[in-house]
Amino acid sequence: MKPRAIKTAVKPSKGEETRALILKAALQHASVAGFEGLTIGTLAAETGLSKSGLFAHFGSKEELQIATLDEGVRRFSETAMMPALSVPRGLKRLQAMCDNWLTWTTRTELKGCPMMTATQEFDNKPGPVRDAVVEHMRRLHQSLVKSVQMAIDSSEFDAATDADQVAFELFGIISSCYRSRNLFQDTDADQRARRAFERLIQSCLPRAANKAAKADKITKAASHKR
Amino acid sequence: MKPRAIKTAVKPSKGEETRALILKAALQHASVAGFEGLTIGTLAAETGLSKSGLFAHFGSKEELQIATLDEGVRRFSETAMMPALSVPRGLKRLQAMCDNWLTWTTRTELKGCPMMTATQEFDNKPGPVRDAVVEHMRRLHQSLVKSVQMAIDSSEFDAATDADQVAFELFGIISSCYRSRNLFQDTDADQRARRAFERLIQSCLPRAANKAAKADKITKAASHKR
DNA sequence: ACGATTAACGAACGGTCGTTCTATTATTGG
DNA sequence: CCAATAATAGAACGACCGTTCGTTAATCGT
Repeated sequence: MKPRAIKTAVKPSKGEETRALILKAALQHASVAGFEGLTIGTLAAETGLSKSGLFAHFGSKEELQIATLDEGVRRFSETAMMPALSVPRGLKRLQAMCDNWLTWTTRTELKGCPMMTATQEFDNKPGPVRDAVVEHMRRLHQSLVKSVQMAIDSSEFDAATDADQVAFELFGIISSCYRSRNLFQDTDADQRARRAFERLIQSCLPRAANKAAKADKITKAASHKR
Repeated sequence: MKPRAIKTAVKPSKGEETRALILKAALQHASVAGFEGLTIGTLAAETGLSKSGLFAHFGSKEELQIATLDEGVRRFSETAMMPALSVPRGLKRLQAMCDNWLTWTTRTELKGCPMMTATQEFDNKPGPVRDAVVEHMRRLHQSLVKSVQMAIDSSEFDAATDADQVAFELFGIISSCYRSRNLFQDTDADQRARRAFERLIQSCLPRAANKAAKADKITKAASHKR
């Protein structure tokens, strides 16, 4: 049906095979120590290759970082996003996305979310890696916005819902969840995140009371400015 | 024996003076390139000291990182938290805290929030630095919880409000704001964050009465406060 | 099966890292 | 003002960094 340029598994040449192996180890490492913490030597030792042998696959450390980031995004897409596409459009799919997003790191046996790590590491460091991060995150943000928009289109969310705003807040919830999990070792982090989702979703539902509250807010804001 | 632990504003000895200068530069650097990106050599060049001269102030890179983190927390406290303490307890103070939290980096001319950076960098890396980060962040979280609790005590928030949950979500909003600002260069990030605050606060307001009464109470509360 | 191509190795390079030592200069208390 | 002490400099260290290069081994198309 859709002859997309998928790199099919018909021909995993030796080079591509080891490259995949390297990236697996690199991703594992980056999800713990960050992308700047990636080291050719360490990675070579971990994979049983020589430094130069590993290096030849990428040509520079920067390229290795980008390739690792891409691999992380690929894994995220196939582990968290694509499965959600089989859920019917609308609120259900949005919830599936968020659920998968929360749990995908454990399902792929990563210690942290590579994308979040990369974001924090490169958000102020210009260069090709940063550019790649921005592009990936923008795409992810757009995916979220689209899913929210579908919930609006299906009238599950109020028509006045600001999809961008909801995506912004969803990102925040995920961030907070990862922090609680990893930094505080909080086993309730997932539950907190789900409660936050619930609260956010509630505020987006089409409700007369909700609309009334919004109208009140607007009035309040207007009187403030005078 | 070193009587260094005594903070005396009247006695800025030469050593403490240069130490403060180093930490200022270190914090600046860490807020952009992270704490692992801190380098004795670079920092020495920036401050005009020799590597060994700078090194002597800390004894190890790890200590430098911790000292820099502490300095960041100190600056955060005096720039963002302490001013909020002059605002009367309750919702107002909570809002002041969040507002100050959002804007403190620009007010201290930092490119990013050192605490957030440190959190991402060390949340999976055991060691003394991580321990320091955990302690600082736990304290910050507790400050937030306490402020939320005050809003509950003053009946501005519903008695059933989960203060921990609110703090969790506040952290998320701030995270998302920083990301939008730094990664996406989104000038609307602050506004999005404030809207998210508003939504969160709305959901915490006393909801004992029915929906119509709720809207009424909002109006009353607003007019009472102004 | 062979020749061409690709993958991987090993050694080496210049740099920079954090750290240690010794020596020299500033600062300070009595 | 002078000794005691603190602050800084300078050179050197081994380790590791990313990278280059020439060579060897493995893989692949035909």
